[in-house]
Amino acid sequence: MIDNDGDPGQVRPAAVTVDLVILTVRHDELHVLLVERGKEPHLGRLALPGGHVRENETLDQAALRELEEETGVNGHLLHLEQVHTYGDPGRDPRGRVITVAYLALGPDLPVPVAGSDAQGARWAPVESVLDGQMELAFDHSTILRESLERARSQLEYTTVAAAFCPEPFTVSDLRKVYEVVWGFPLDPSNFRRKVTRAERFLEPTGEFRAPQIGRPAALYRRGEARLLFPPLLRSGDVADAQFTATTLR
Amino acid sequence: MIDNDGDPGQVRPAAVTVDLVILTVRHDELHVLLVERGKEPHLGRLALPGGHVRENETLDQAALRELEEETGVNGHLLHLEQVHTYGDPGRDPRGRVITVAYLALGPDLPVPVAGSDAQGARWAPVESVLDGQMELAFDHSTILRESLERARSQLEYTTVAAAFCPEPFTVSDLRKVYEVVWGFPLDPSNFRRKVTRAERFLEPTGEFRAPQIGRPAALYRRGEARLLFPPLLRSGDVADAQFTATTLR
DNA sequence: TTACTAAAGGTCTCCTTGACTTTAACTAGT
DNA sequence: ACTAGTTAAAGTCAAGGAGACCTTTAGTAA
Repeated sequence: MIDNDGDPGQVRPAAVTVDLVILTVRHDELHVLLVERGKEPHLGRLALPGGHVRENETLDQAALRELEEETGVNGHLLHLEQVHTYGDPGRDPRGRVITVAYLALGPDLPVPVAGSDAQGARWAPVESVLDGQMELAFDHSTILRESLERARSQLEYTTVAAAFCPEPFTVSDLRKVYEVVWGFPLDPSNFRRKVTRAERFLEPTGEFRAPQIGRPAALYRRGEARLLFPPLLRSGDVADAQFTATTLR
Repeated sequence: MIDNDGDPGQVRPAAVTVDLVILTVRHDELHVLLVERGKEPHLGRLALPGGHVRENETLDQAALRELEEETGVNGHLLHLEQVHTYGDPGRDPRGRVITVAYLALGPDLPVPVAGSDAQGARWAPVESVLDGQMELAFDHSTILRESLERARSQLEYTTVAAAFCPEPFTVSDLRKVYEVVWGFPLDPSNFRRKVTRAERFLEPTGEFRAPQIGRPAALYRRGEARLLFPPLLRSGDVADAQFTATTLR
């Protein structure tokens, strides 16, 4: 609200950008799309893809446009949602920049297209970024960490995991997603029971796919449900993380 | 990220504000704090309290400051969290305004202080705003609706409900919060069993409070837990709402 | 055929949940 | 002082979900 002001000297307009945390599963590992910065500040550093919000577009449209520019994929095919907004005064040395972070989840996407305006876009294993080895530009490490946690909890209560799987997919494909994103193995039998019982999560195609070896697996498409009931909880692990996440800055 | 630009003509800085959805329970009804606008546009209309983010403060700090200005309450005593950011090009006729919405939950707060810069701040029953009778300024009806839904689901997975209760409080006080926010009654016995079993949700004081009539109730304080495990699910009701919420704009 | 592998389904026990009942502690009215 | 009324708190019970584990099925490779 641009109201009850009184301090016109204290407020100054800011640049508004969107940053994208684009996650995918490749080779049984969670990857994030990063671009190499082609200019100062942080020249040469890796960063999340993103860019300015244009004059006549909504934030969601800006995120969708950037997503398509960076991946070459029609953004409507991926899951895309706003996560959090970052606006610390010091986060960009050039001035006040507010960035709205979006989380995008998709199946094993093509290697980033040339021709995008991103310098050398590439997939990086999320683990290698978060274990402190690689520091991203600006506050992008924080954005990635917090968005990943959002993704992890989204898997508990929603059906977004299916967004990672190219259709049609098997129950094992879906389980792999959960295991890779959460970072620990699940019991195949119990997992199957839960996801197949959940209403409108999976829609059987009637077809089968033979793996390299072993019994052929039934194929499914994404159902209409967006919320998962009952949810697929991570149980005890939650209790550990809860003191690290919830403080204001 | 203020990067990969190329279109300096297409980007223009925007005003950045925070808007607050301050909820409280009074007289067994959910209320939201609204202010009457003292200038155009939407002069005289009711709106969410909020204001500009200043030069050297974070978004969280701005929200905290506005919260204290509007309620006169030390914001650190309330639950405050960022919810969503709204930035449609047309949402403010004066130009591009990006607003970061914050959700604040607190116990029955004092009637809004005079001396704040808000013209006639007041508590309004949430229901009366959302049933379409009263249209708020700008897109504030949308912000309120979406923030309320966030609050409702927060009650399922976190311990924020206790933020509505002035300490010390009884299990019935807490149940009332759930009933008022969710909008339907809960079984007192089963509710008690769940919240008292959840680890570190409630911390008994050992004291009791006698109601007007009936058996005295044990008193509790908020425990340290921020996440609620196991969660307190709304069950079936979730399935209904799920198709209305999750689309990009 | 046999060995191996992954998918799919079943078993069993424990725990949570929801619906409901019972007991406890207090107040107000007669 | 007894009874009715009211809220808190605890208990009961059947149904269902979850975790751990086993069995069967349907394919491939030697």
